[in-house]
Formats: sequence, structure tokens, C-alpha cells
Amino acid sequence: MNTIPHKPQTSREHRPQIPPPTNPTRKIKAHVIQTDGLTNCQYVAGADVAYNEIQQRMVGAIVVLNAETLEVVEESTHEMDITFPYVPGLFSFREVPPLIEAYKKLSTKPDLIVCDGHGVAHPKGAGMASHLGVELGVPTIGCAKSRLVGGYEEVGHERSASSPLLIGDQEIGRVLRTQDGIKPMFVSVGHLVSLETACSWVLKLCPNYRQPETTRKADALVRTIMKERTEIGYPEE
DNA sequence: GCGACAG
DNA sequence: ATCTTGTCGC
Ligand SMILES: [Mg+2]
Repeated sequence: MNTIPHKPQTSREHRPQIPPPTNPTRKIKAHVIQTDGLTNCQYVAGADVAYNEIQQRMVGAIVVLNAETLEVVEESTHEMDITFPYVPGLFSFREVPPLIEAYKKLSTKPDLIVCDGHGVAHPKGAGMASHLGVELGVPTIGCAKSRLVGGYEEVGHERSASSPLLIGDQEIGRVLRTQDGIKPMFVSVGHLVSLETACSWVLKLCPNYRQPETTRKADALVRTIMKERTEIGYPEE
């Protein structure tokens, strides 16, 4: 039985339930490749989504950067109705759809996508970064701001210091300090990238801030668009 | 049964 | 994620 998890209903939202998004790609974990599948990485992209729960709308974006200079090469966005609530562990079903659509609109396809959420550091080894990577067949990295699963020892306070994120004796990811004395990021394999390569890229993408430039650019873009929709409204409405 | 819980 | 006032520091 495939049903959408109930969102804590406040009181006045008697909107009929929308059918769950069809996802042909089940068993994501079985398809994830944790070794490097990229040689020359010319373009690195960031992906993020912003929401307006009131209007049941969301906007996702993929922002492609020149991997060398970190300058923006191309931006792509996609707006759609929210069809799945936020449930820890089921984040993919909420955030991946708009990202897939935004990706399709890109002229310059990225060689690597850095996601704002976990990859294999997930209860079932299939976080949103892995879902996106497998569905697109593109290398992805999971770079989350907080822990979902796994345990770890305290991380050194200097930039680049890290501590393995473990489930038993298995390293599912790495807690990586991207800026001196600032809360570390949680890096994990998404798809077609090794954990070592993933951490290397995240550090390279965090020259001045805690979060990767890729994520920051995508976040700023969707935030601005969502704000416009909230203040000015949707076109033709 | 009680906590934990990506964005 | 989004909301939201104030505060601290450059
Ligand atoms: Mg985000």
C-alpha cells in the first residue's frame, strides 16, 4: 500500500490527498556506485529547493559553476506543487522531483552535483543525493548541515579536520570541518564518487563559508524566487 | 514505550 | 524548510 505520510494537520487544511509521485527507481541502494566515475570535472553544480507551505508550492534549482573559478555558468529552476511532506528519511520524495526537472532544462550538464542533504549516510543507504545521482546517472555528493544517522567522535577545530561518520564499523560518511571553529558539514557518497573525492570537493567548494559555494548559490536563487512569488504572487494569477 | 529525526 | 526581533562585530 503506497500512501503519503500524514502531515501534522493543524486544523483548516481539508485539501484532498494527492497521489504519491511515481518513482520507477526503487532499490536505490543497489544502484549506488561508491567509486569515482569522473575524470575531468569541468562543471560542478549545486542543488536546492525552497518552499511555500501555504500555497503548496516549491521551487528547485540547479546552479552550474566553473569548477576552476567557481563562477556561475548556468542556472535552471523548476516550480511545482508540493506533493509530499517532510519526513526524516523520506526527504527524497519531497525534494528530488523539482531538481530532476530543473536538471532536464540545463544546456550545460554538470560533471558533479553537490546536494543539500545526505547520500548513503541514510537509514537505508539511500539519501536524496543518491536518489538524484542514480536517477540522473550523474556523480553526486551528499553534503548535509546536520546528522541523520551514524555516530562520530569530536572533530578537530581546524578547517579540513574530519571524523568518520560510523554505523558500527562501517564508514558511511565523514564529518568535515570546512571553516575554522565552525560547525562541520556531513559529507557522504551520493553516486559515482568515492568518499575521499567527495570530501576533497567539498573543501575546495568551501573557501570562505561553511557551506559549499554550489549550495549557497542554489539556495540564494530559490530563496529569491520563492520570496518574489510570496510578495508579488505567481504570474497569471 | 521513549528518544532521534537531512530540509 | 520558514518565521522573526534583536544583538554583536566589522
Ligand atoms: Mg536546502
